[in-house]
Amino acid sequence: MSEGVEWAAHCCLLLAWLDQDRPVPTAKLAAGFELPPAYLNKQLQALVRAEILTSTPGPKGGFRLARPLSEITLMDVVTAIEGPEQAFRCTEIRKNGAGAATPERYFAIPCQLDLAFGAAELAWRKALAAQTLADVQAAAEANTPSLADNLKGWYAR
Amino acid sequence: MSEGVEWAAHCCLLLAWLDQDRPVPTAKLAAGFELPPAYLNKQLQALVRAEILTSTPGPKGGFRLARPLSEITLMDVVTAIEGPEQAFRCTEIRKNGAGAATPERYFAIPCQLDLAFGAAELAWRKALAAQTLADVQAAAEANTPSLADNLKGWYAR
DNA sequence: GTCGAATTACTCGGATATATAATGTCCGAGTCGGGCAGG
DNA sequence: CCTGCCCGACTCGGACATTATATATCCGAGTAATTCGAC
Repeated sequence: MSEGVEWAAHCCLLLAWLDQDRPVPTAKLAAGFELPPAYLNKQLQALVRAEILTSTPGPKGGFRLARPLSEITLMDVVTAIEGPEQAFRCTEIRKNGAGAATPERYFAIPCQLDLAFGAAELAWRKALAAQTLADVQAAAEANTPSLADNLKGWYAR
Repeated sequence: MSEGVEWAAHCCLLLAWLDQDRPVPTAKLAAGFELPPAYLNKQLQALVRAEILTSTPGPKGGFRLARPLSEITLMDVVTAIEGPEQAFRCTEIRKNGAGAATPERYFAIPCQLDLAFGAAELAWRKALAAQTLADVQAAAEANTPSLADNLKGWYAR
């Protein structure tokens, strides 16, 4: 999986912790994680297209959350960065070679291999959709309550 | 995910359906699915390293199943082709930038984002491990019982 | 006719190219804030 | 001193390189069957 997913999720969490009334520019987010600013910007654009963030141009512009963390699931983030298509793509090789010489009715039912992998991937997607970024935020704060203040202090520089 | 997973799984199923006492060479398997022989061979080598297939060199050589389909899970096939590492790799960017200026104790607990994605991936792996290739084979034969004979006929040419 | 050894053809296995996608960089369009001149 | 306009700087957004990975190919090492000759 692309590492952009990790970057995007962390940035969403950070935006919530900072809780600024003003948007946060890419440069600040990138500095906070030591990431290449221009490339991070690309990932953030994907989040904007997915309506997870909103962007505002011009001076004092930047990105902010489009909705609270409780309404952003891990599935949303993955779909925004990786796209909607399945990881396992059935190319129907069963119909090639030997398959080309078999009657059509053999392929009336879908590829059972595709179904099996599809079922597993569905379990993955459900697990991702069941967890919101608010859950992750809460879990982190349970152990380190002062985390938000600590971050605010650093970004205020 | 690499398409080699699809190829590998189909080849295992085919080897079971053909049920030959002799090994089946790469060239035949590749012809049966219209796949590039040399590259398919590479994937089959990975299955040998994972001890899913056994290979025998020389004339009349080729590949055969190392154990019955009921003892080969989809997880086994994925691990053999894709490797054992997780799809989501946490690179601990929380420790960079702003993180470098925070006390060590903040990182006593693992990255909660990694845990959340890890839980989802575990669900995926469990779903894969719960399905054997024998299950897939049975599902296919339930709808097309004559499938095995049909394939044997084609490969006998 | 039978046994044995050399030969030959066939197989896997890994080293070597190519294509595609992920990663990283750069520059332009747009917009807001601040400064400056005029009233 | 207040108001309006102009200029400049800062931001996102997408077009353009570069690197890593997946895909595809080729050739050599090894093995077993086969053939040929000798006994």
